[in-house]
Amino acid sequence: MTIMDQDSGVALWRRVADSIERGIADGSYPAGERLPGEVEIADAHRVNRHTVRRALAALAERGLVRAERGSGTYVQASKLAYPLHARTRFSEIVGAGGREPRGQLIASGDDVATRELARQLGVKVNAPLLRLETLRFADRVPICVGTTWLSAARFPDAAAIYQRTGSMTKLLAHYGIRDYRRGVSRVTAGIVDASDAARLDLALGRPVLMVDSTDVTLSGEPLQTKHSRFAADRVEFVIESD
Amino acid sequence: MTIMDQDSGVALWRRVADSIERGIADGSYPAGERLPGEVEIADAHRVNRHTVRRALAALAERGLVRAERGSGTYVQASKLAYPLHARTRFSEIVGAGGREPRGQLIASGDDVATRELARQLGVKVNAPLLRLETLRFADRVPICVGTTWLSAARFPDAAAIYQRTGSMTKLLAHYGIRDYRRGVSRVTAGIVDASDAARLDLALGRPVLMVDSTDVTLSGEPLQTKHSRFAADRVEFVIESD
DNA sequence: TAATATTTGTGCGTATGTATA
DNA sequence: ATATACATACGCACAAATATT
Repeated sequence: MTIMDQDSGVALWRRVADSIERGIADGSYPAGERLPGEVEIADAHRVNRHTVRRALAALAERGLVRAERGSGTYVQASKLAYPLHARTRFSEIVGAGGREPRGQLIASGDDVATRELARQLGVKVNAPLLRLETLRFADRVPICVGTTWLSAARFPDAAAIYQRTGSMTKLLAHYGIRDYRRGVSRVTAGIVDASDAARLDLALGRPVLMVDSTDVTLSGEPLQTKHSRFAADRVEFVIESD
Repeated sequence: MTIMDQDSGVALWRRVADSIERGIADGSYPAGERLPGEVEIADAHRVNRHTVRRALAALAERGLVRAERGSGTYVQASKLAYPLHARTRFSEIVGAGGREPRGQLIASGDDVATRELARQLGVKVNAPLLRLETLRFADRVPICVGTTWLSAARFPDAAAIYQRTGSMTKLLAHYGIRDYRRGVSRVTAGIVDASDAARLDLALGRPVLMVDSTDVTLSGEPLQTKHSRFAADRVEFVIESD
Protein backbone atom coordinates (compact mmCIF):
# COMPACT_ATOMS: atom_id res chain seq x y z
CA MET A 1 0.00 0.00 0.00
CA THR A 2 1.23 3.45 -0.83
CA ILE A 3 1.33 6.32 1.61
CA MET A 4 -0.49 8.83 -0.49
CA ASP A 5 -3.74 8.16 -2.15
CA GLN A 6 -3.16 7.70 -5.84
CA ASP A 7 -5.78 10.16 -7.05
CA SER A 8 -5.66 13.03 -4.65
CA GLY A 9 -2.12 13.09 -3.35
CA VAL A 10 -3.58 13.71 0.10
CA ALA A 11 -2.52 11.75 3.15
CA LEU A 12 -4.92 9.05 4.23
CA TRP A 13 -5.38 10.38 7.74
CA ARG A 14 -6.33 13.75 6.31
CA ARG A 15 -8.95 12.20 4.07
CA VAL A 16 -10.43 10.47 7.10
CA ALA A 17 -10.36 13.74 9.07
CA ASP A 18 -12.10 15.57 6.24
CA SER A 19 -14.76 12.90 6.06
CA ILE A 20 -15.50 13.20 9.77
CA GLU A 21 -15.44 16.99 9.56
CA ARG A 22 -18.02 16.92 6.79
CA GLY A 23 -20.17 14.72 8.99
CA ILE A 24 -19.97 17.33 11.74
CA ALA A 25 -20.58 20.24 9.37
CA ASP A 26 -23.67 18.76 7.71
CA GLY A 27 -25.21 17.69 10.99
CA SER A 28 -24.70 13.95 10.68
CA TYR A 29 -22.88 14.24 13.99
CA PRO A 30 -24.62 16.97 16.01
CA ALA A 31 -22.82 18.91 18.73
CA GLY A 32 -22.28 16.81 21.82
CA GLU A 33 -22.91 13.58 19.96
CA ARG A 34 -20.62 10.61 20.29
CA LEU A 35 -18.69 9.61 17.19
CA PRO A 36 -18.39 5.94 16.23
CA GLY A 37 -15.51 4.16 17.96
CA GLU A 38 -12.05 4.29 16.48
CA VAL A 39 -12.12 0.69 15.24
CA GLU A 40 -15.52 1.22 13.68
CA ILE A 41 -14.30 4.29 11.79
CA ALA A 42 -11.18 2.38 10.80
CA ASP A 43 -13.24 -0.47 9.38
CA ALA A 44 -15.53 1.89 7.54
CA HIS A 45 -12.62 3.64 5.87
CA ARG A 46 -10.58 0.44 5.61
CA VAL A 47 -7.58 1.96 7.34
CA ASN A 48 -5.59 1.18 10.43
CA ARG A 49 -6.80 2.41 13.77
CA HIS A 50 -3.68 4.56 14.09
CA THR A 51 -4.68 6.41 10.97
CA VAL A 52 -8.05 7.17 12.49
CA ARG A 53 -6.35 8.32 15.66
CA ARG A 54 -4.18 10.66 13.65
CA ALA A 55 -7.29 12.11 12.02
CA LEU A 56 -9.11 12.51 15.33
CA ALA A 57 -6.05 14.12 16.88
CA ALA A 58 -6.06 16.72 14.11
CA LEU A 59 -9.73 17.47 14.73
CA ALA A 60 -9.21 17.60 18.49
CA GLU A 61 -6.34 20.03 17.96
CA ARG A 62 -8.76 22.36 16.24
CA GLY A 63 -11.35 21.90 18.95
CA LEU A 64 -13.93 20.13 16.81
CA VAL A 65 -13.96 16.95 18.87
CA ARG A 66 -12.92 15.84 22.31
CA ALA A 67 -11.84 12.29 23.20
CA GLU A 68 -12.72 10.68 26.52
CA ARG A 69 -10.88 7.56 27.44
CA GLY A 70 -13.10 4.59 28.06
CA SER A 71 -16.12 6.35 26.67
CA GLY A 72 -15.72 7.74 23.20
CA THR A 73 -15.02 10.80 21.13
CA TYR A 74 -17.53 13.61 21.17
CA VAL A 75 -18.35 16.53 18.94
CA GLN A 76 -17.39 19.80 20.60
CA ALA A 77 -19.21 23.13 20.46
CA SER A 78 -19.53 24.09 16.85
CA LYS A 79 -19.25 27.82 17.39
CA LEU A 80 -16.13 29.68 16.37
CA ALA A 81 -14.13 30.29 19.53
CA TYR A 82 -13.06 33.92 19.37
CA PRO A 83 -10.53 34.97 22.00
CA LEU A 84 -10.74 38.60 23.09
CA HIS A 85 -7.14 39.50 23.76
CA ALA A 86 -4.96 42.52 23.29
CA ARG A 87 -3.57 40.83 20.18
CA THR A 88 -6.85 39.70 18.70
CA ARG A 89 -6.50 39.38 14.91
CA PHE A 90 -9.46 38.07 12.98
CA SER A 91 -7.37 36.29 10.37
CA GLU A 92 -5.19 34.59 12.96
CA ILE A 93 -8.12 33.43 15.04
CA VAL A 94 -10.01 32.01 12.11
CA GLY A 95 -6.88 30.46 10.66
CA ALA A 96 -6.05 28.83 13.98
CA GLY A 97 -9.47 27.20 13.86
CA GLY A 98 -8.50 25.55 10.61
CA ARG A 99 -10.84 27.76 8.60
CA GLU A 100 -10.13 30.19 5.86
CA PRO A 101 -10.50 33.85 6.77
CA ARG A 102 -11.63 36.47 4.30
CA GLY A 103 -12.40 40.14 4.59
CA GLN A 104 -14.45 42.25 2.27
CA LEU A 105 -15.09 45.96 2.08
CA ILE A 106 -18.77 46.55 1.52
CA ALA A 107 -18.91 50.30 1.84
CA SER A 108 -16.85 53.31 2.76
CA GLY A 109 -17.49 56.96 3.22
CA ASP A 110 -16.56 60.16 4.97
CA ASP A 111 -17.77 61.08 8.41
CA VAL A 112 -17.07 63.79 10.90
CA ALA A 113 -16.18 62.95 14.45
CA THR A 114 -19.00 62.94 16.94
CA ARG A 115 -18.11 63.73 20.49
CA GLU A 116 -17.84 60.04 21.35
CA LEU A 117 -15.71 59.17 18.32
CA ALA A 118 -13.48 62.18 18.83
CA ARG A 119 -12.75 61.13 22.39
CA GLN A 120 -11.93 57.56 21.38
CA LEU A 121 -9.69 58.54 18.49
CA GLY A 122 -8.05 61.47 20.22
CA VAL A 123 -9.09 63.97 17.54
CA LYS A 124 -11.23 67.07 17.65
CA VAL A 125 -14.99 67.06 17.33
CA ASN A 126 -15.98 67.39 13.66
CA ALA A 127 -12.53 66.24 12.51
CA PRO A 128 -12.77 64.36 9.18
CA LEU A 129 -12.98 60.60 9.54
CA LEU A 130 -12.99 57.67 7.19
CA ARG A 131 -15.67 55.09 7.74
CA LEU A 132 -15.19 51.53 6.48
CA GLU A 133 -17.93 48.94 6.54
CA THR A 134 -16.41 45.49 6.43
CA LEU A 135 -17.76 41.98 6.29
CA ARG A 136 -15.65 39.07 7.45
CA PHE A 137 -15.95 35.38 6.72
CA ALA A 138 -14.67 32.06 7.93
CA ASP A 139 -14.87 29.49 5.14
CA ARG A 140 -17.36 31.61 3.23
CA VAL A 141 -19.66 31.80 6.27
CA PRO A 142 -20.21 35.43 7.29
CA ILE A 143 -19.09 35.97 10.87
CA CYS A 144 -19.19 39.67 11.55
CA VAL A 145 -19.85 43.09 10.11
CA GLY A 146 -17.86 45.95 11.44
CA THR A 147 -17.82 49.70 11.16
CA THR A 148 -14.34 51.15 11.51
CA TRP A 149 -13.48 54.81 11.86
CA LEU A 150 -10.00 56.14 11.18
CA SER A 151 -8.61 59.64 11.06
CA ALA A 152 -8.86 60.77 7.42
CA ALA A 153 -5.80 62.95 7.90
CA ARG A 154 -3.64 60.06 9.09
CA PHE A 155 -4.91 57.30 6.76
CA PRO A 156 -6.02 59.03 3.56
CA ASP A 157 -6.22 55.98 1.27
CA ALA A 158 -7.46 53.47 3.79
CA ALA A 159 -10.50 52.43 1.79
CA ALA A 160 -8.54 51.62 -1.35
CA ILE A 161 -5.91 49.68 0.56
CA TYR A 162 -8.41 47.62 2.51
CA GLN A 163 -10.24 46.95 -0.71
CA ARG A 164 -7.04 45.58 -2.20
CA THR A 165 -5.69 43.62 0.78
CA GLY A 166 -8.85 42.64 2.65
CA SER A 167 -6.98 42.90 5.92
CA MET A 168 -6.84 45.56 8.61
CA THR A 169 -3.43 44.37 9.72
CA LYS A 170 -2.05 44.90 6.24
CA LEU A 171 -3.75 48.27 5.99
CA LEU A 172 -1.99 49.51 9.10
CA ALA A 173 1.28 47.94 7.97
CA HIS A 174 1.06 50.08 4.85
CA TYR A 175 1.24 53.14 7.07
CA GLY A 176 4.27 51.78 8.87
CA ILE A 177 2.41 50.38 11.85
CA ARG A 178 3.92 46.99 12.40
CA ASP A 179 2.22 46.23 15.67
CA TYR A 180 -0.78 47.41 17.57
CA ARG A 181 -2.92 46.28 20.46
CA ARG A 182 -6.53 46.36 21.44
CA GLY A 183 -7.57 48.52 24.35
CA VAL A 184 -10.68 47.77 26.39
CA SER A 185 -13.52 46.00 24.61
CA ARG A 186 -17.10 46.61 25.57
CA VAL A 187 -19.38 43.69 24.77
CA THR A 188 -23.13 43.61 24.75
CA ALA A 189 -25.86 42.01 22.70
CA GLY A 190 -28.72 43.18 20.54
CA ILE A 191 -31.07 42.15 17.79
CA VAL A 192 -29.77 42.21 14.24
CA ASP A 193 -31.04 45.07 12.13
CA ALA A 194 -32.31 44.59 8.59
CA SER A 195 -29.18 45.54 6.71
CA ASP A 196 -26.87 43.51 8.94
CA ALA A 197 -29.25 40.56 8.68
CA ALA A 198 -28.89 40.57 4.92
CA ARG A 199 -25.12 40.89 5.07
CA LEU A 200 -24.68 38.21 7.72
CA ASP A 201 -27.26 35.94 6.12
CA LEU A 202 -29.19 35.91 9.39
CA ALA A 203 -32.91 35.68 10.02
CA LEU A 204 -34.54 38.78 11.44
CA GLY A 205 -34.83 38.72 15.20
CA ARG A 206 -31.60 36.80 15.69
CA PRO A 207 -29.12 38.01 18.32
CA VAL A 208 -25.81 39.67 17.58
CA LEU A 209 -22.85 40.23 19.83
CA MET A 210 -21.83 43.87 19.67
CA VAL A 211 -18.26 44.83 20.43
CA ASP A 212 -16.90 48.35 20.72
CA SER A 213 -13.15 48.57 20.79
CA THR A 214 -10.31 50.88 19.96
CA ASP A 215 -6.93 49.76 18.66
CA VAL A 216 -3.89 51.69 19.78
CA THR A 217 -0.20 51.60 18.97
CA LEU A 218 2.15 50.11 21.53
CA SER A 219 2.82 53.64 22.70
CA GLY A 220 -0.88 54.25 23.26
CA GLU A 221 -1.78 56.36 20.25
CA PRO A 222 -5.35 55.62 19.03
CA LEU A 223 -5.48 54.20 15.52
CA GLN A 224 -8.98 53.05 14.80
CA THR A 225 -12.19 52.57 16.68
CA LYS A 226 -14.64 49.86 15.73
CA HIS A 227 -18.21 48.84 16.25
CA SER A 228 -18.54 45.16 15.31
CA ARG A 229 -21.61 42.96 15.15
CA PHE A 230 -21.02 39.20 15.36
CA ALA A 231 -23.60 36.56 14.47
CA ALA A 232 -24.12 35.15 17.96
CA ASP A 233 -25.22 31.81 16.52
CA ARG A 234 -21.79 31.31 15.02
CA VAL A 235 -19.40 32.83 17.51
CA GLU A 236 -18.46 32.43 21.12
CA PHE A 237 -16.08 34.85 22.80
CA VAL A 238 -13.47 33.20 24.98
CA ILE A 239 -12.15 35.34 27.78
CA GLU A 240 -9.14 34.05 29.64
CA SER A 241 -9.07 35.49 33.13
CA ASP A 242 -5.50 35.90 34.21
CA MET B 1 -27.67 77.73 56.30
CA THR B 2 -26.73 74.34 57.65
CA ILE B 3 -24.81 71.68 55.82
CA MET B 4 -27.39 68.98 56.18
CA ASP B 5 -30.91 69.29 55.00
CA GLN B 6 -33.23 69.57 57.99
CA ASP B 7 -35.65 66.81 57.01
CA SER B 8 -33.60 64.02 55.58
CA GLY B 9 -30.20 64.42 57.16
CA VAL B 10 -28.66 63.99 53.70
CA ALA B 11 -26.19 66.46 52.27
CA LEU B 12 -27.64 68.80 49.68
CA TRP B 13 -25.15 67.86 46.97
CA ARG B 14 -26.11 64.20 47.42
CA ARG B 15 -29.78 64.98 47.00
CA VAL B 16 -28.98 66.78 43.78
CA ALA B 17 -26.85 63.89 42.62
CA ASP B 18 -29.61 61.41 43.39
CA SER B 19 -32.06 63.51 41.47
CA ILE B 20 -29.87 63.56 38.39
CA GLU B 21 -29.18 59.86 38.76
CA ARG B 22 -32.89 59.11 38.83
CA GLY B 23 -33.24 61.12 35.66
CA ILE B 24 -30.60 58.98 34.00
CA ALA B 25 -32.05 55.74 35.32
CA ASP B 26 -35.61 56.43 34.19
CA GLY B 27 -34.58 57.62 30.77
CA SER B 28 -35.22 61.33 31.16
CA TYR B 29 -31.58 61.78 30.21
CA PRO B 30 -30.74 59.06 27.66
CA ALA B 31 -27.20 57.81 27.16
CA GLY B 32 -25.02 60.31 25.32
CA GLU B 33 -27.41 63.16 26.02
CA ARG B 34 -26.22 66.52 27.26
CA LEU B 35 -27.38 67.42 30.73
CA PRO B 36 -28.71 70.90 31.43
CA GLY B 37 -25.99 73.40 32.24
CA GLU B 38 -24.71 73.68 35.78
CA VAL B 39 -26.42 77.00 36.41
CA GLU B 40 -29.69 75.67 35.07
CA ILE B 41 -29.53 72.68 37.39
CA ALA B 42 -28.59 74.96 40.24
CA ASP B 43 -31.59 77.17 39.62
CA ALA B 44 -33.93 74.22 39.35
CA HIS B 45 -32.79 72.84 42.68
CA ARG B 46 -32.41 76.27 44.22
CA VAL B 47 -28.85 75.58 45.25
CA ASN B 48 -25.52 77.15 44.53
CA ARG B 49 -23.66 76.14 41.37
CA HIS B 50 -20.87 74.75 43.57
CA THR B 51 -23.33 72.30 45.05
CA VAL B 52 -24.27 71.11 41.59
CA ARG B 53 -20.59 70.76 40.71
CA ARG B 54 -20.09 68.62 43.80
CA ALA B 55 -23.00 66.41 42.71
CA LEU B 56 -21.76 66.08 39.14
CA ALA B 57 -18.26 65.28 40.37
CA ALA B 58 -19.68 62.40 42.40
CA LEU B 59 -21.55 61.07 39.38
CA ALA B 60 -18.48 61.46 37.16
CA GLU B 61 -16.44 59.55 39.74
CA ARG B 62 -18.82 56.63 39.30
CA GLY B 63 -18.74 56.95 35.54
CA LEU B 64 -22.34 57.97 35.05
CA VAL B 65 -21.55 61.31 33.45
CA ARG B 66 -18.60 62.93 31.78
CA ALA B 67 -17.90 66.68 31.84
CA GLU B 68 -16.37 68.39 28.84
CA ARG B 69 -15.00 71.85 29.33
CA GLY B 70 -16.69 74.43 27.21
CA SER B 71 -19.33 72.03 26.02
CA GLY B 72 -21.38 70.46 28.75
CA THR B 73 -21.87 67.36 30.83
CA TYR B 74 -22.93 64.18 29.06
CA VAL B 75 -24.56 60.97 30.18
CA GLN B 76 -22.14 58.11 29.87
CA ALA B 77 -23.12 54.57 28.91
CA SER B 78 -26.08 53.83 31.07
CA LYS B 79 -25.49 50.14 31.03
CA LEU B 80 -23.95 48.47 34.02
CA ALA B 81 -20.27 48.05 33.20
CA TYR B 82 -19.45 44.49 34.16
CA PRO B 83 -15.74 43.63 34.09
CA LEU B 84 -14.95 40.01 33.26
CA HIS B 85 -11.88 39.34 35.33
CA ALA B 86 -10.51 36.42 37.28
CA ARG B 87 -11.82 38.09 40.43
CA THR B 88 -15.23 39.02 39.15
CA ARG B 89 -17.66 39.33 42.07
CA PHE B 90 -21.18 40.45 41.33
CA SER B 91 -21.62 42.27 44.60
CA GLU B 92 -18.33 44.15 44.27
CA ILE B 93 -19.01 45.19 40.69
CA VAL B 94 -22.48 46.46 41.40
CA GLY B 95 -21.34 48.14 44.60
CA ALA B 96 -18.48 49.87 42.80
CA GLY B 97 -21.05 51.30 40.41
CA GLY B 98 -22.76 52.94 43.34
CA ARG B 99 -25.71 50.61 43.16
CA GLU B 100 -27.03 48.19 45.70
CA PRO B 101 -26.49 44.52 44.88
CA ARG B 102 -28.91 41.83 45.91
CA GLY B 103 -29.08 38.12 45.25
CA GLN B 104 -32.09 35.89 45.54
CA LEU B 105 -32.48 32.15 45.34
CA ILE B 106 -35.47 31.36 43.16
CA ALA B 107 -35.14 27.62 42.94
CA SER B 108 -32.88 24.73 43.81
CA GLY B 109 -32.85 21.05 43.12
CA ASP B 110 -30.83 17.94 42.62
CA ASP B 111 -29.23 17.01 39.33
CA VAL B 112 -26.87 14.37 38.11
CA ALA B 113 -23.77 15.33 36.18
CA THR B 114 -24.01 15.23 32.43
CA ARG B 115 -20.80 14.55 30.57
CA GLU B 116 -20.22 18.26 30.08
CA LEU B 117 -20.89 19.19 33.70
CA ALA B 118 -18.81 16.29 34.96
CA ARG B 119 -15.85 17.44 32.92
CA GLN B 120 -16.13 21.02 34.12
CA LEU B 121 -16.51 20.12 37.77
CA GLY B 122 -14.01 17.31 37.77
CA VAL B 123 -16.51 14.72 39.00
CA LYS B 124 -17.84 11.51 37.50
CA VAL B 125 -20.71 11.33 35.08
CA ASN B 126 -23.99 10.90 36.99
CA ALA B 127 -22.40 12.20 40.19
CA PRO B 128 -24.98 14.00 42.37
CA LEU B 129 -25.04 17.76 41.89
CA LEU B 130 -26.83 20.65 43.48
CA ARG B 131 -28.48 23.10 41.13
CA LEU B 132 -29.19 26.66 42.27
CA GLU B 133 -31.23 29.11 40.24
CA THR B 134 -30.39 32.62 41.28
CA LEU B 135 -31.61 36.05 40.34
CA ARG B 136 -29.43 39.08 40.92
CA PHE B 137 -30.34 42.72 41.12
CA ALA B 138 -28.73 46.12 41.08
CA ASP B 139 -30.95 48.65 42.82
CA ARG B 140 -33.97 46.40 42.47
CA VAL B 141 -33.45 46.09 38.71
CA PRO B 142 -32.97 42.43 37.74
CA ILE B 143 -29.63 42.01 35.98
CA CYS B 144 -29.04 38.33 35.54
CA VAL B 145 -30.36 34.86 36.19
CA GLY B 146 -27.85 32.15 36.73
CA THR B 147 -27.86 28.40 37.05
CA THR B 148 -25.07 27.16 39.29
CA TRP B 149 -24.03 23.56 39.73
CA LEU B 150 -21.97 22.39 42.70
CA SER B 151 -20.90 18.97 43.84
CA ALA B 152 -23.56 17.76 46.27
CA ALA B 153 -20.95 15.76 48.13
CA ARG B 154 -18.73 18.77 48.73
CA PHE B 155 -21.39 21.41 49.41
CA PRO B 156 -24.34 19.55 50.97
CA ASP B 157 -26.23 22.53 52.39
CA ALA B 158 -25.47 25.05 49.67
CA ALA B 159 -29.10 25.88 48.94
CA ALA B 160 -29.94 26.72 52.54
CA ILE B 161 -26.83 28.83 52.98
CA TYR B 162 -27.33 30.80 49.80
CA GLN B 163 -30.94 31.33 50.80
CA ARG B 164 -29.75 32.82 54.08
CA THR B 165 -26.82 34.90 52.85
CA GLY B 166 -27.80 35.72 49.26
CA SER B 167 -24.16 35.62 48.23
CA MET B 168 -22.03 33.03 46.48
CA THR B 169 -18.89 34.43 48.04
CA LYS B 170 -20.33 33.92 51.52
CA LEU B 171 -21.55 30.47 50.60
CA LEU B 172 -18.05 29.37 49.63
CA ALA B 173 -16.59 31.07 52.70
CA HIS B 174 -18.85 28.89 54.83
CA TYR B 175 -17.00 25.88 53.45
CA GLY B 176 -13.64 27.43 54.26
CA ILE B 177 -12.95 28.78 50.80
CA ARG B 178 -11.66 32.26 51.38
CA ASP B 179 -10.60 32.96 47.85
CA TYR B 180 -11.34 31.66 44.40
CA ARG B 181 -10.89 32.73 40.81
CA ARG B 182 -12.76 32.44 37.56
CA GLY B 183 -11.34 30.29 34.81
CA VAL B 184 -12.15 30.93 31.18
CA SER B 185 -15.50 32.51 30.40
CA ARG B 186 -17.35 31.71 27.22
CA VAL B 187 -19.66 34.50 26.11
CA THR B 188 -22.34 34.38 23.48
CA ALA B 189 -25.82 35.79 22.99
CA GLY B 190 -29.29 34.41 22.54
CA ILE B 191 -32.93 35.26 22.81
CA VAL B 192 -34.49 35.22 26.25
CA ASP B 193 -36.75 32.25 26.94
CA ALA B 194 -40.16 32.60 28.51
CA SER B 195 -39.20 31.80 32.10
CA ASP B 196 -36.11 34.01 32.07
CA ALA B 197 -38.14 36.82 30.51
CA ALA B 198 -40.53 36.74 33.45
CA ARG B 199 -37.74 36.65 36.01
CA LEU B 200 -35.71 39.41 34.35
CA ASP B 201 -38.78 41.49 33.61
CA LEU B 202 -37.85 41.47 29.92
CA ALA B 203 -40.04 41.49 26.85
CA LEU B 204 -40.04 38.32 24.77
CA GLY B 205 -37.60 38.43 21.90
CA ARG B 206 -35.06 40.53 23.76
CA PRO B 207 -31.40 39.50 23.68
CA VAL B 208 -29.49 38.04 26.60
CA LEU B 209 -25.77 37.70 27.09
CA MET B 210 -24.98 34.11 28.02
CA VAL B 211 -21.87 33.37 30.01
CA ASP B 212 -20.54 29.94 30.86
CA SER B 213 -17.82 29.92 33.46
CA THR B 214 -16.29 27.74 36.12
CA ASP B 215 -14.86 29.03 39.37
CA VAL B 216 -11.81 27.28 40.76
CA THR B 217 -9.75 27.54 43.92
CA LEU B 218 -6.36 29.17 43.70
CA SER B 219 -4.89 25.68 43.42
CA GLY B 220 -7.11 24.93 40.44
CA GLU B 221 -9.77 22.70 42.01
CA PRO B 222 -13.19 23.25 40.37
CA LEU B 223 -15.79 24.63 42.75
CA GLN B 224 -18.85 25.58 40.78
CA THR B 225 -19.84 25.93 37.17
CA LYS B 226 -22.36 28.48 36.06
CA HIS B 227 -24.59 29.31 33.14
CA SER B 228 -25.66 32.94 33.48
CA ARG B 229 -28.05 34.97 31.37
CA PHE B 230 -27.68 38.76 31.55
CA ALA B 231 -30.26 41.22 30.27
CA ALA B 232 -28.25 42.66 27.39
CA ASP B 233 -30.21 45.89 27.56
CA ARG B 234 -28.86 46.56 31.03
CA VAL B 235 -25.32 45.21 30.98
CA GLU B 236 -22.12 45.74 29.08
CA PHE B 237 -19.13 43.49 29.63
CA VAL B 238 -15.83 45.30 29.89
CA ILE B 239 -12.81 43.27 28.86
CA GLU B 240 -9.43 44.74 29.63
CA SER B 241 -6.87 43.39 27.22
CA ASP B 242 -3.55 43.08 28.97
C1' DT C 1 -20.86 -4.68 44.73
C1' DA C 2 -18.22 -7.21 41.45
C1' DA C 3 -17.06 -9.13 37.10
C1' DT C 4 -16.82 -8.27 32.15
C1' DA C 5 -16.80 -5.82 27.88
C1' DT C 6 -15.86 -1.65 25.44
C1' DT C 7 -13.16 2.31 24.31
C1' DT C 8 -9.38 5.41 24.26
C1' DG C 9 -4.26 5.99 25.40
C1' DT C 10 0.48 4.35 24.97
C1' DG C 11 4.42 1.87 23.38
C1' DC C 12 7.17 -0.76 20.21
C1' DG C 13 8.31 -2.77 15.82
C1' DT C 14 8.19 -2.85 10.77
C1' DA C 15 7.93 -0.97 6.18
C1' DT C 16 7.87 2.54 2.57
C1' DG C 17 7.61 6.88 0.04
C1' DT C 18 9.52 11.82 0.09
C1' DA C 19 12.76 15.35 0.85
C1' DT C 20 17.36 16.92 1.91
C1' DA C 21 22.39 17.02 2.47
C1' DA D 1 24.15 7.84 -6.56
C1' DT D 2 24.16 7.40 -1.43
C1' DA D 3 23.01 8.32 3.15
C1' DT D 4 20.10 10.41 6.44
C1' DA D 5 16.04 12.24 8.35
C1' DC D 6 11.17 12.58 8.40
C1' DA D 7 6.29 11.70 7.72
C1' DT D 8 3.05 8.17 6.71
C1' DA D 9 0.84 3.71 7.40
C1' DC D 10 0.08 -0.84 9.43
C1' DG D 11 0.08 -4.57 13.13
C1' DC D 12 0.13 -6.18 17.76
C1' DA D 13 -0.12 -5.87 22.77
C1' DC D 14 -1.37 -3.91 26.94
C1' DA D 15 -2.80 -0.11 30.28
C1' DA D 16 -6.37 2.87 32.02
C1' DA D 17 -10.87 4.74 32.24
C1' DT D 18 -15.50 3.97 31.50
C1' DA D 19 -19.87 1.41 30.57
C1' DT D 20 -22.59 -2.57 31.11
C1' DT D 21 -24.26 -6.70 33.05
